[in-house]
Amino acid sequence: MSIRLVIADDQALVRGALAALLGLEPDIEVVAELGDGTGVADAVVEFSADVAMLDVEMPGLDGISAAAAVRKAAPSCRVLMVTTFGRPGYLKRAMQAGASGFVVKDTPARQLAEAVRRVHRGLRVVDPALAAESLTSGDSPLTEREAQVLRAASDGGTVADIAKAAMLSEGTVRNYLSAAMAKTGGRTRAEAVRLAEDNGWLL
Amino acid sequence: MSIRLVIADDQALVRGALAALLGLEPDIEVVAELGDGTGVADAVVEFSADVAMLDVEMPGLDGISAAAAVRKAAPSCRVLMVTTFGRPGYLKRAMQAGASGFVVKDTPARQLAEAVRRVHRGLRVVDPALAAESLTSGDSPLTEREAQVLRAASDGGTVADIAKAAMLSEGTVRNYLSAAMAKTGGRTRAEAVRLAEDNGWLL
DNA sequence: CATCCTGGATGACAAATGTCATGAGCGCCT
DNA sequence: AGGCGCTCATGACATTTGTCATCCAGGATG
Repeated sequence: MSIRLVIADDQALVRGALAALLGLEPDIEVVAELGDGTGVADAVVEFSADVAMLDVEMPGLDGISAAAAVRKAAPSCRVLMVTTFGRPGYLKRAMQAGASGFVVKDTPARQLAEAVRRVHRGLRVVDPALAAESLTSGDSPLTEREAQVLRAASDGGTVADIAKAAMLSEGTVRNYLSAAMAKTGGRTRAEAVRLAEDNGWLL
Repeated sequence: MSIRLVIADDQALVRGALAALLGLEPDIEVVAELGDGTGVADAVVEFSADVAMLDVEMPGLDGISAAAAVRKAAPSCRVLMVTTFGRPGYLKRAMQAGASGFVVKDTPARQLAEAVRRVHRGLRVVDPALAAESLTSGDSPLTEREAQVLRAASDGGTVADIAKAAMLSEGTVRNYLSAAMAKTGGRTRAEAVRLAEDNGWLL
């Protein structure tokens, strides 16, 4: 009885390659490949998948939200997150969303099939280095608004732009930016954005 | 007589998966896998490879420089660039560095093996959409110094930080930033950085 | 030699940004 | 009820940015 696997990753080449790699395993069967997060839960139900392998960064519905959707729609299906960036915050959020495993894209390929099997067996799979880092770099200190303002600031617009996007007064935006800079330790707006992104605090 | 292929990509999972995918093809043989650009030229010579598949974004030596190194060390070996980001500037630079093909990571997986074969046959392979975009968005308008200052600015430091990194006076840095903003069309420093990055003007 | 051009620097000025204190409204917790 | 934290807002202020004119040293070029 082989493991029925659904794969979601926005890069077609990577997605296809992962499918090919895992399809070689005798005990794994890739039953669906998706390019974004929106259809994952449906696909899991439709193909009665055992494991869903999700990328965190995806257009449309992001991987963490997709993980939550899968857990809700099919509680028996385990979720394994695969991501490019080892952002500490991602790990924690993914776990809270019900994921069973979390691996970074630069772990050896051999371990991937094994990770799928462990997750399927009900075990948890976490990159040890990342787990340690995740513990030291606690939860996001940012409030929802602060994160939202930082996101709006991340493409380099002026305070006026951000204010318009967030429907706030300019003064308020500067206050939130100031608070965010204090909490992240950044000395400029741009640095704060970078630090928050690196920690996975912007979702 | 199968095609001897070298693969370089910094994400181990992707690298392994690509190797597995292409290794399935009867006429392709993966003879080496590298995690960065530094050893690529040597590997190509050592294994007398026919085609080198290189990621643009890599630690150490970047893919474009690696491509040039390969062409120099083994002119008979063709280079196929594979990248996550479809930056117009990357394409042009890669071609100038002697690459024969350029594909984005979200092209269908089926086409990859075909791209390798075409490149091996001496043909050029270029994503048509990207080629068009590349033509419209001419060369980088930035001078070397402007690009350097933008790079130094890209992690969000203050003018003082940039000045120290670039060994320039603060006033000069602001002049270059101002010029770069005018040329990129950005209205803030951060926006200029983003625009230049999106166009592949920062290497 | 005179001249032009380029990279780098300076100084001044207006606008944008970062900081702080302050206040009001709201929900949540004890 | 009272206190606490988050949200949103003002206003004032010191810095930092972005803009511009200008200047200077040194190649290149005539």
